[in-house]
Amino acid sequence: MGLTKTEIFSEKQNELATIAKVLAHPARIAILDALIKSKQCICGDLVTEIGLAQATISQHLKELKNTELIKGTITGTSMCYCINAEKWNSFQEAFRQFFNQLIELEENPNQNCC
Amino acid sequence: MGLTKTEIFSEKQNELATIAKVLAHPARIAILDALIKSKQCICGDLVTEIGLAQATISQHLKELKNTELIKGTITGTSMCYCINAEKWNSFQEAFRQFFNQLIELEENPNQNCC
DNA sequence: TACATTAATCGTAATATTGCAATAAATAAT
DNA sequence: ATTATTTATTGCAATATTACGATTAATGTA
Repeated sequence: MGLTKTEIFSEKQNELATIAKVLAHPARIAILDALIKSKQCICGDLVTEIGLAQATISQHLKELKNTELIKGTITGTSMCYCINAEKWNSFQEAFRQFFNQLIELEENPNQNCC
Repeated sequence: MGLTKTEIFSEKQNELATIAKVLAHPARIAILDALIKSKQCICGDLVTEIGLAQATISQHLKELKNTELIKGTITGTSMCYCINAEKWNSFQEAFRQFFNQLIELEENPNQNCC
């Protein structure tokens, strides 16, 4: 056990869950915040910015790279990271679509139950 | 180790990560989808709708209830679940705010690096 | 070439998550 | 009162995640 039964869910459900998963850790949110705030690529100092070990940050960056939410390029001896705007927008759209599914109707305010 | 260092992140970062976490499993997305699609409360048949054991569904429902994203009321021998619209909207707003942080400027298209 | 700097990877420990069978609890029906 | 139905809880096994020290790889510098 302990293994998610991906096959019983729709592609969209699995997709949204995967997107949510990468945002489900404050360190990754912090990394994204830092990349946004800097308004450009960040080369290097992500480790000092956030208070985690270099190996840990590297691991989180890897997960962010896996979803393509960030891009990285090599500049000399250090790495430069920045937001991948296209993916960013598509993630935003996925959440927007999901949340917009709930349309509250005046005529049907769920008063029958909860 | 293996314990998230909550204290080094901002409240907002931790909050968004927590919200994302509850959406980070396809079963919970599927439960929410079912509750939305039914356009009213669902009493009972969530277990048959989704193909997981009753204990597993109950556990996912508990997590959704913990974040108050869903509400449950007892009707006789069965439970009725429905979306908590206020929380739903506040979650949507949290994601909207996060994603809207990235404002792409024509003058600064990040061409310097990535 | 030798040394420094930077980021990725490996190995490992601690903790969390997922899933389910079995059981418990609570109400409805007979 | 007994039995059936429904949901929550418990206990457990398998897997995943988080974190970090140590090491490796790769490039820049003295």
